Amino acid sequence: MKSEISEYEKLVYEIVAAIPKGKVTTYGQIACMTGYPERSRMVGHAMTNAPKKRGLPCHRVVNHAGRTAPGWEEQRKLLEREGVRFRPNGNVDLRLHEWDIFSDP
DNA sequence: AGTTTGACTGGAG
DNA sequence: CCTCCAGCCAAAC
Repeated sequence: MKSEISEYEKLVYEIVAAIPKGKVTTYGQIACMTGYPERSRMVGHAMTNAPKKRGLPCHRVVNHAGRTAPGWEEQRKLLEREGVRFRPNGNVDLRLHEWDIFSDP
């Protein structure tokens, strides 16, 4: 049998890959786009399972508080390179960088 | 098969 | 925005 990635995870990867540069989004927003707004946790698991070869900008995915992923401080540096501004408390300024699907070209 | 854990969220303090 | 509590869901033990 084939070790194929679940359809749900594949869908998550497509959405994450569609995040514009310099923007971020929350797990809940992604979960909602997949059709399961209650499965935000599964999105996080999908990121853990996320293959590194996809060029997947998973660093653009943060939690509802704008907090970067635990155990991955490098994410902050990657976002700063994208042009994202961080607050002194170490959180992304969601007010400025939260992905607006309606602004997607 | 039941318990615990986790890249979560929303409400309350 | 921070912390604590409750809810939700899948994977790990």
